[in-house]
Amino acid sequence: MIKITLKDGKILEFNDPITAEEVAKSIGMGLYKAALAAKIDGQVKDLMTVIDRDCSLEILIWDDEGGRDTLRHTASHVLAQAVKRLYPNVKLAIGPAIENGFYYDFDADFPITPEILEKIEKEMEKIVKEGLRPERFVLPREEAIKYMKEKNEPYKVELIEDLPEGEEISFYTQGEFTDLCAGPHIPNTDKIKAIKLLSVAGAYWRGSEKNKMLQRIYGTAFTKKSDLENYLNMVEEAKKRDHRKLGRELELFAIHEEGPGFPFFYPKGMVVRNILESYWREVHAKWGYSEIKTPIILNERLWHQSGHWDHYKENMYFTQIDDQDYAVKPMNCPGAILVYKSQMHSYRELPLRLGELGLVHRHEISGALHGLMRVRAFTQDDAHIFMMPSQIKDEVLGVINLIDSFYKVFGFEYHVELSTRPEDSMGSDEDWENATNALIEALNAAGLEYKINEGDGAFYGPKIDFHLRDSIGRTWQCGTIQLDFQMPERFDLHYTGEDGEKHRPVMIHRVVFGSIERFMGILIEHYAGAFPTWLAPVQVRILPVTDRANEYAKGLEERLKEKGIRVESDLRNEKIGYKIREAQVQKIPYMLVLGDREVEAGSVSVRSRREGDLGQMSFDDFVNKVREEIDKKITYV
RNA sequence: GCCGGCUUAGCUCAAUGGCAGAGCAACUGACUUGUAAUCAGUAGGUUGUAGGUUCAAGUCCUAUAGCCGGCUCCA
Repeated sequence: MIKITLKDGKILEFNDPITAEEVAKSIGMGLYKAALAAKIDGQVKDLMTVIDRDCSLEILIWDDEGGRDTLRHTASHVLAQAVKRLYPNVKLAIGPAIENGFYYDFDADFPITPEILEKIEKEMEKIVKEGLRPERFVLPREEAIKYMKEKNEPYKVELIEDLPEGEEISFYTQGEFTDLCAGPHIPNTDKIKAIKLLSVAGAYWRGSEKNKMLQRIYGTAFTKKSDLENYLNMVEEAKKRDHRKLGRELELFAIHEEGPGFPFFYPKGMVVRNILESYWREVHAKWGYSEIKTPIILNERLWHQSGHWDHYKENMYFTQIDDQDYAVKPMNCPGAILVYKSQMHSYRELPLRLGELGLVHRHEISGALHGLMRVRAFTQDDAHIFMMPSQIKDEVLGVINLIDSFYKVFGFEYHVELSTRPEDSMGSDEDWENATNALIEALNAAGLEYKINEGDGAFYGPKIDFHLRDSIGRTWQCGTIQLDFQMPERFDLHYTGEDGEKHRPVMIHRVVFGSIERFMGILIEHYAGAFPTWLAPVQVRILPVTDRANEYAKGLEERLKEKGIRVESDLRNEKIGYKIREAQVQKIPYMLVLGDREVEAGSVSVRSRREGDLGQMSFDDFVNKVREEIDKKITYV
């Protein structure tokens, strides 16, 4: 007797071994039809899996992540199968499901063009309709290698060779196509009701630039045609939020061909930027930071001492002054260290928090540039905290809380990663271990979930990274907290302890926004250009209905300016509908429509970007409403 | 940096190898207008740049720059 416990706690009993698919059928035909995979004792498996012992079972459908991934994984095999049918000489690499679809990497000796993509997609649709059932089989290692060698699939051979000893080596066959694969797969390709190839991109074999670049085909698949349409519409909508497009349309910033990676901020962008910076200063003053400003260009000597020359030279710009070698700073830390070093410090002063809105330049490779998100010159909202070792945990915790409180103001969701020692780094293993453990301790104390990003730390220390999402779901590192035992050593920093002896301080390097540029890029996409009133470059636009109201409008404009509200008037000889449309398109939070009635009553008619016509109110009521929104930083998303 | 694609007026986009165009924006004029686009007119271009093929190149070829999507890398 086999006892199978379902999700709802119900227990089914069977006399003989049975497939998960059959169990689904016994529960109901609806579930059977919708079923894509099975979660057996917590593991996602094929529906074809034979259950021969007591276990828990959950039938996974489209709404389950495991169900979606399984369907898309099979879709990637359909893609590979189609490619093999059309171009038998193409070599197969890997093809997993990813967040919104799947990809498969191929080694083809010809470029896969959009036209070829269309042909492949047609073939895929055929395969889907053929209703192929993936069949799983297992081979011992040597036979598996032999099998893939015979099929002339060198990448598969390499994959098998690198599988750990004792690992089961499984294959899936659907129709004439067989692929090395851990699974799981859906029971029939005809469950894929909508499939679409999206793009081709280069991708290094096994993600290393030392290896050959393969061609990666991205696609997505759904169980319903309408879901695919919805998804494509969603992607279209997301593209409208692209900060590069909105930056141009709303005249916030631009990047010109003359300065790739060097953004220009236009007047409206500078309003947003200046507000962010003054808010930053206000908060940091409260949190016990003082502010410094260090030079952009400093003698090359300093960068040898800091270790940047050895570990960061590739990313730096250099110049000469009076026959001496100088470097443009890629980081603010050495400057801050010189400030620290210029005075004696007592343990009583620690932790010493030196903030700096520092403009840094980094030579990023051209392919990495991306709007404001990845540039070659950016301002870090940096701070260097010098402290005693005993203060590490509290300080890191403090910075975590500071970052969290900042992101909450903007309504951001974030995730946290812990980046550990990279290959190219300096310092002893012991220092690195201590530093990494200190960060873990702080993360645990803060109760934060985090994922480990192996080998992605700074060359001088491990770091906690805060990632924010852009409009199409890519995440960007913004805030970071880096713990550093190396720089204090290199620069021979010290403080006088309670015992009157010299001691070595520890440093934290940290940013909240990350870079003002990147943060603004995220902000623009997050709000789709419709900034909350406190950040909006123009908060109120006054729209007289006819030129009879122009004088009244100008008077109100002055009075609003006196209240510290950013206002402008549209006195052009245009219809009111036209003026409103334009203000709306420019995402200005409030419009004041002024005609004969308002002039007569000395009132204002208010139109909100978000809620439309709010009707007439007194000038004072309007000012109070807007001021409250600004002062409380009220955000409607 | 690598792979693929793209680049035409300020913006969005047209133009079989055969006279470079439209809409919006700008400017001028008329309309004095009530909650998302009034009408008419004017101006705007060495088709990213440099070569080449051709009687003829926006269109084909080569190189190059920038951009877009990825890979790699990172705030």
